[in-house]
Amino acid sequence: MPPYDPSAFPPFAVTVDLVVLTVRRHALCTLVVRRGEAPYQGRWALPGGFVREDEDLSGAAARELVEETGLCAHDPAAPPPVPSNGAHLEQLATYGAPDRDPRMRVVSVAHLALAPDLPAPRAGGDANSARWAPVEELLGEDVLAGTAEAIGVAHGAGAAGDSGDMAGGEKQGGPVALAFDHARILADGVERARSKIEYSSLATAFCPPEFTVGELRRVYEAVWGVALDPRNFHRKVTGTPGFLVPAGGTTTRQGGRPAQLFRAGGATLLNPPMLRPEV
Amino acid sequence: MPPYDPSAFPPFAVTVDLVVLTVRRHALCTLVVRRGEAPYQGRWALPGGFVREDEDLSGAAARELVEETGLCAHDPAAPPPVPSNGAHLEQLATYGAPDRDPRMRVVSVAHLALAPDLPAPRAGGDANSARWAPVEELLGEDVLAGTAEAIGVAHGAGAAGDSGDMAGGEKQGGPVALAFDHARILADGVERARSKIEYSSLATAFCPPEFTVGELRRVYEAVWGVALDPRNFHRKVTGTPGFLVPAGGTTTRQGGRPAQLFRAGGATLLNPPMLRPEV
DNA sequence: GCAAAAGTGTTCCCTTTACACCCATGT
DNA sequence: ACATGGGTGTAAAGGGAACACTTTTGC
Repeated sequence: MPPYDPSAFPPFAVTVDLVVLTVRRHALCTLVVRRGEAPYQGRWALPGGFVREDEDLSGAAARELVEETGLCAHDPAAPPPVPSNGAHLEQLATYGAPDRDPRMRVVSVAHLALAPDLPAPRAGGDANSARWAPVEELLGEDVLAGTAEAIGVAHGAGAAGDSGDMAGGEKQGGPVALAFDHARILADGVERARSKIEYSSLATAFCPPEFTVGELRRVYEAVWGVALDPRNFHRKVTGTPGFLVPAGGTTTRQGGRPAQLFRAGGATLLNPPMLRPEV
Repeated sequence: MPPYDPSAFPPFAVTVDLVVLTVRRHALCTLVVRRGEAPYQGRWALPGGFVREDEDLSGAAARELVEETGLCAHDPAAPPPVPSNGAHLEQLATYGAPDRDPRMRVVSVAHLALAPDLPAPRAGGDANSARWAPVEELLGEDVLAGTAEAIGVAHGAGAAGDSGDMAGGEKQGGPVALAFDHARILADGVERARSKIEYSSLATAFCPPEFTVGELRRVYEAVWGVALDPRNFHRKVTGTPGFLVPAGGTTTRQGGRPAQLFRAGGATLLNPPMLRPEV
C-alpha cells in the first residue's frame, strides 16, 4: 500500500461500535462500558474501537466482540476454523456527522450482535467497567418512535435526554445519557432487531443451543415488549418449516409440564413471517 | 478540530458510492459512469467520491447525486429550504475490505437512491461518460441468490464474472464487470429495493409526481421481475390506507380506457404489505 | 388437589387468489 | 368492430386470532 498522501483526501479515523443485545430476566439488554477518558469521561458508551490497518470491518467487529464478551460470532467471510457459538453479527449502519467526536473526524461503522444470556461481562480496553443495561433504561419507553428509516445520521442528541453536566450519570430516575451519538445507534439497533425477528429465525440467536418453545416466546415478548398467545405461538413456530428441529429431550426448568427441547433449524427466512401485534 | 496525529489511529479515506435505481422501458436500471483513470480505467463503476472535511455522510451522498443526475433528494437531516423533487435517498451499507482499492485504504459508505425515469444522465467528475444500465446486464440473471443478509463485505469479486484484462469491457455477451466491489454493492442495493417496496410506499419514488395504478404496477413488475394480476393489484393498492391519493385527472397515455391519476399518499409503511409472489 | 406451564382442537373472520365480467378509449 | 388497458364482483382457499380444553409436572 502506497504511503499516505494527505493532499489527496481528508483523513478519517474509522471505528466499529457494537450494539450487543441479549435478553436477561425478561428484558432486552445491551452491553455498555464506562468511558475512562475524555470526552464523556465516566459516561456509559457502546463498546467499540479503531479498525486496524489490515483488518476488514466485520473482522474488527468480531474482534471487539471477543474482547468485550468472549463471544465468537459467526462471520461468513472468515476462514473455516472459527469456533462460532451461535452469536449473530451483522453490519447495522454508519455514522459520520462531522461533530460527533470533538477530538477528530471519526466515522463509526456500527454492528449489531445478538447473544444468548451470558455471565457478567468482562471489562476491557479503555473502559473501567461494563454491564448489561436494559434498553428501556437507556432510551426511555418511546423507542418505537424513531423508525430509523431515513438516512441514519445527523439527528443530534436523539431520544435520550442529554442533561448537561451529569458525567457518570446513573440511577437518577430518568434515562442514562449515553456518550456521543450512541443513543441513536442503540435505537437503530433495537429497531433492526425488532424487525428482523419478524421475518427471520434470528430470535434463536438469543437462546441457548437447546431451548423450549416457551423460552423462544419469551424472547419475542421481551424484544417486542408485548404479550403473545402461548397456544397460537406454539402452533405457528412449530409449523414453520425449518425454524425448529426437535432436540430429543425435555426440560422442566420453567415449572409445569415438561417442554420439548428444540434446536434452531436450517431456515434463516421465515415464511410466513411472525406477526408483531399492533400497538 | 485538533490537527491530525497519525500515531493515534490509522488514516482512512472515506467515500460515498451511489446505487441510483430507476425503471426505464420496463427494466430496472442503475446509473454507471466510466472510469477515466487507473485502477479499472475504462471500466464502468458506480458514481461516488470522497467525503469532504466538513460534510456528513448523507450530505456527501446528496451532493454526489446532484452532481451526477441533477436530482435533489429528500434528506430529513438537511435544513428546510432544500428543493426535493421526490427522489429517495438512504444509506445502504459500508464496504471496507483492506484490498478493495489498490491505491490506499478506502472505506466506502454506499447509499441507495430511487428515482423516476430521467433524461440522459450528465457526466461529471472523473468520469468521461455515464449511462443507465439494466441491472440484469451488470449482474446476470441470478441476482436473487445473494440475499445480502450477512455481513456485507469481503465476498470477493461476487456475481459478476471478473474476466481478467477486459478493460472497458462492454457488449461482450456476458455481464459487464464493474470496477472494485461495485457488483456486490449493486446487488445489495437491488436486494434492498426489492425488499423495501414490499412493506413501504417506496415504489412511488420510481414514478413521476402523478401516475396511474398501472404505472405503479409496472414498477413492481420491473423491480421484482414478475407478472402481477392487474385486477388484484388495483384493489390492493387503492385499498391500502394512505398509499395513494387521487390527483383528480385521468390519462390515456398507456392506451385503452383512461386511468385515474394518483399521487403518493402520506403513508410510508404499508400494512398489510404487498406480497411478492413465490419464485 | 391445586397451580403452572405445555400442547391440541375448533370456530370465526379476514386476506389473498383466481377469474368472470363490464367500462372507456383509439384505430 | 375490435384491441387494449382500466376497474368491479365473487367465490374458494388459506392463515391468523380467540379461546375451550386436555396433559404433565411440582408442591
